[in-house]
Amino acid sequence: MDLMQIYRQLYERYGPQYWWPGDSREEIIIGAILTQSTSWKNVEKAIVNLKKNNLINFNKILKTKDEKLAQIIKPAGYNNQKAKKLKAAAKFFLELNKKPTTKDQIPTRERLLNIWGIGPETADSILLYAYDQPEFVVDTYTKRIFAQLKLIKPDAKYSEIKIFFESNLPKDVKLFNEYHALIVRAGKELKTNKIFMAIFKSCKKFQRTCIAP
DNA sequence: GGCCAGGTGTAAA
DNA sequence: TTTACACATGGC
Repeated sequence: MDLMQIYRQLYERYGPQYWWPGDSREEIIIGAILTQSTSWKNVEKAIVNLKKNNLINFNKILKTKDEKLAQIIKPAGYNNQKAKKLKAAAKFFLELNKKPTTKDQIPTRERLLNIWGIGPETADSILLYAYDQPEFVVDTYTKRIFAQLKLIKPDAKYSEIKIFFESNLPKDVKLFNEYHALIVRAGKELKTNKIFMAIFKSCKKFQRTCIAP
C-alpha cells in the first residue's frame, strides 16, 4: 500500500471532485484566502456577495474601503483580517501581471509566502489550482488522516508532510489536484464516520518502509 | 448550545 | 524553536 494506492481507493470511493470550484484565476485566489480555517459553505456566500458587487477583480478590490470589503465578505469569518489579506494579495498580483512574459507572471512560492496573509497552504493552493504548478497542498485533514494511518508523525510540520507526498508521488498536476481534493472530501467524513478502514488495514507494509512514527 | 471549519500572524516562553 | 492566542461567522 503506497500513496498511489491510497489515492486510487479514495478516487474509487468518492470519484472526481472537480477542483478548484471557481471560474477564474482571480476567483480561485480569492477563494483560497477566504477559506482559511473556514468551511467552503461560508466562503461561497462571501463569493456570491463579491460577485454581486462586481468585486472578483483585484483592481476593484484595492479601490474598495476595508470596512466595506469586510462587510461584503462577512459570511466567510475573520472578515476584517481577510479584507486586508485580499488587498495585500490584490496588490501583489496586479504588480505580477505587469511582467512582460507569461512565464514571469507565474508567482514563485517564495514570493507568495512573503505576502501578508498567505501561508504555506494558501500559497500551494494558489500555485496548484490557479497556476497549474505541481505543488502538493497540505491541510489539517491531510495531517489528521495520514497521522491516523501512521504514515506521518502527529506533530509533523507542513514542510515535512509536503515533502513526504511529493517524494512518494509522480510530479503530476492533475494527480496533486485530485488527491488533495479527495483528502478534503474524505476528511469531512472523518469526524462522524467510519473512515476507510480498508485503507487503514492495508497500510501496515508501507508504514514500515516509509515514514517515521 | 457547543464545537469547529479546505490557516495565518504575532508575541512570549 | 515551540506554544498560545486572536481573528469571526454560520452549519450542524
